Amino acid sequence: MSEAASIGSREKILEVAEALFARRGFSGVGLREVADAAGLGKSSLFHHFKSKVQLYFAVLERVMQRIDERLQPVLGAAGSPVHRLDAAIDALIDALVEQPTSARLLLRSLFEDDDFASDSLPEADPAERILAGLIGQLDGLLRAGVEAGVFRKVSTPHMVQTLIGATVYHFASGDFGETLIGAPLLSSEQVRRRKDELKALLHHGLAATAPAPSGG
Amino acid sequence: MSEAASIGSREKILEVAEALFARRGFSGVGLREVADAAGLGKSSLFHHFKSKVQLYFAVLERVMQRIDERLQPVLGAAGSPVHRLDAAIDALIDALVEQPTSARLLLRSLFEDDDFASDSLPEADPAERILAGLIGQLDGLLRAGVEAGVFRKVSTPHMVQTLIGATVYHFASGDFGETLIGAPLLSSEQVRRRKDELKALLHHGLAATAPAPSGG
DNA sequence: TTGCAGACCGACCGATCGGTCGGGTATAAA
DNA sequence: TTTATACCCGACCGATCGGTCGGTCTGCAA
Repeated sequence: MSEAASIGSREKILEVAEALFARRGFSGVGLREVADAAGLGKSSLFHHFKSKVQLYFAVLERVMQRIDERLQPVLGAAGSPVHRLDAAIDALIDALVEQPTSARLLLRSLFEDDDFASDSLPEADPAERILAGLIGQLDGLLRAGVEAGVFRKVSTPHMVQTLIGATVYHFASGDFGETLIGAPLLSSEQVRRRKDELKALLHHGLAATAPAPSGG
Repeated sequence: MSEAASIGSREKILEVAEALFARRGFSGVGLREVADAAGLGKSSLFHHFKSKVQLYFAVLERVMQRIDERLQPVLGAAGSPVHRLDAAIDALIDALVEQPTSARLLLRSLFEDDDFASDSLPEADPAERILAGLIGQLDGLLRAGVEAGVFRKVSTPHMVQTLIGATVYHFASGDFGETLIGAPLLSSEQVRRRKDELKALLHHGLAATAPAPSGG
């Protein structure tokens, strides 16, 4: 059982650490707390991860990977830019909802990078690489739509920012968002609503031609 | 000069604390660091603020007030919903740009509320009250546009979330955003660009232009 | 001149931080 | 049985945390 327990412990640590980091941020979480939540002694954490920073980036990488797995097939698929963008939004939101702590962790990571000068930390690389890849593909998708004349001539990086805000921020907004919406953000109804609202906004807001939906 | 110095010190503390909290979050900042940056001894902080939490919420309240002062005249003015929304976006972005740390602090505050169960902390009230007021007015503006038939029948709370994401998140995204955009987010060119892109998206995406299927 | 209050500070407090160390236990190969 | 390895732990380390305490300095009012 040693091997199974080992894998189980490592996963368990990543699991509880993800929740804690998402809730209180890197500095707000103590390793003692992580260990307790994982049902281990604090020293045991260092058997699986050599430092708090490494644990943090391992958690971040795992989150990125899960999102990447969801988005990759969609981004790689063929189809019109409109259809692919819709599918990407659905997939991203599905990924964020499936693991509710992801959104917060992801958004926090964009700020907390400054916290420990992530540029110089080699542990940060894998997660950043996945993120950069996703962003690049998303930007490429938008660019393709613009060049094909399907989308308006928007600034695709700005559009990417708007998309991140509309998805990651929304599902990271916690109590504030729930109060504003007036219902649990993760309820299937509100998730569907979010997808529909966003896709509709983009459908109208990105369309290169005056809307004439009835024709087709 | 005692009184002037006192006021000066208090402001100085708020100023440096705002920058630090924005950069590293509540838990990531030590009071020693704040005191040093303000040119004071650590004990002196407690002469002006009775605890770290109170200092944090004082900082947050100040940020909210500055944004409120910028937005209030715009939100209260008369005019068509389209024009008022455009003006609100300009004003909000101006406010976020004028005090570059505001965006991050604001966005962080939505998460870090969970950190210390802000519901029960009386210090949090003023800031939350201002925020709630602004959100309410923004939602009302959108609702008015929808009811007037100028905007599509969108979910106004969801639209508010999208707006926050497109403004606050964007200017809080730091290095990530700059890398994505490829230029300083706060440069006058990129600020103007952000406003234009967002207003264009909304102009196309919110317009209630009856598709008039009979026409085409 | 005295008294008082606001501003400020050094020294200190208990608690907690990330991390180390030495050792204990179980399994599996030799 | 011995050896190696993975896993786990209690005790401990120096540093730092938020916060307190007693006291100094300054300007002002009486």
